[in-house]
Amino acid sequence: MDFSKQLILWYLQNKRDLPWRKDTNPYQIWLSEIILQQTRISQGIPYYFKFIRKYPTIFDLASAEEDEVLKLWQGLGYYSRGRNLHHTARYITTHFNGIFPNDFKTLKKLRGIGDYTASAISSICFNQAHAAVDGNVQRVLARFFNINTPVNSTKGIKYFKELAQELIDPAQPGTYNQAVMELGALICTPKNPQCTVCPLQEACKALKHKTIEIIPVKEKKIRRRKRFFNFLVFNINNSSTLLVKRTEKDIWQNLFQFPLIETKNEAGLKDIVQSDLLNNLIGTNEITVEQQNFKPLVHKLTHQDIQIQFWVIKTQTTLKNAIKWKNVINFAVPTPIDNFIKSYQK
DNA sequence: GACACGTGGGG
DNA sequence: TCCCCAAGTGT
Repeated sequence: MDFSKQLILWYLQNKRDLPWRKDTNPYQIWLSEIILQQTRISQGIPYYFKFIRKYPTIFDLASAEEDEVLKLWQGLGYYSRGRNLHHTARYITTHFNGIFPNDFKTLKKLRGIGDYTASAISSICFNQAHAAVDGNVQRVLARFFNINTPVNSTKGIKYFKELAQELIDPAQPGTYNQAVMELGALICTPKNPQCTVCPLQEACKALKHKTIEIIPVKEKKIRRRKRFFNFLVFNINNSSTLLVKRTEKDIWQNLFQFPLIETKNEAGLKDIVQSDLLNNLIGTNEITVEQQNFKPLVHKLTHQDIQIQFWVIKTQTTLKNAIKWKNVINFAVPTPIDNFIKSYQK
């Protein structure tokens, strides 16, 4: 029996009962695929339910404001996914009458839909034979054929795509794609793969050559830069505060935060009190500034190490654009800000 | 084409 | 603790 037949047989008996596997409605498949990009299923599932509940159709999503969509996306990370999801919902609504395009090429042109997602949607929803190649697929194929080409190199990406495309079962491409990914997620895992129960164990070359531990090969490691964020948490008459939107092309784009002073090194009270930002906001009015957390909070991102300091500014002054504390929960904020808000007692 | 973009869980 | 990584995409 060949690779895809064996795999599909195993898949049909072992697949998980996931919420987006109930039918092949392209809206729901699309939503699940976007949510699952670089994201664990357990982390994505609650968001999938939240979105389906609030936006049952693509029209509901298209009608929403971006701020509202980002609020629902809050905590999931990679926020461009949320922005692109919303953008594409509007695009499909206005250009295609809300009907999802059913071919790979058109799908791939949509914002937030790359080669993988276009393949996944076109195969699962429209039965087109496009191999969906994600990290799971690369790992399964690299091991099964014992290939040491780095999976994240240009050469590797091209190679594994072609290989997967050769192996696809054109009669059931969607099932095939999900079968490879499911095997990668449940059996052929990055660490401690369950080779003894793998349906492909007899023909697996990495198992035979004892290279399971070193394949797949990945090249280059990322380096983290350090940043220092000082958030000015205004507490105005114990009832209001200030939030501003992050509009620049940077992390957390279009999310809200407390007014920020970014410094080259760890800041002290003097740096804050003498800052232009604070003085422009507060003028000559009376304030008290308190350092909220004694030790900077370290928030680790993939490429950044952010040391965060919250400075509480108490004042009686009425500030422009102040927001009632009880309304703060309506704004999409980065996770460290959300954590602060939840723990902060006025 | 290399790099940036989040968060949380596991070893 | 720290590093890896998880259904990738955009620039």
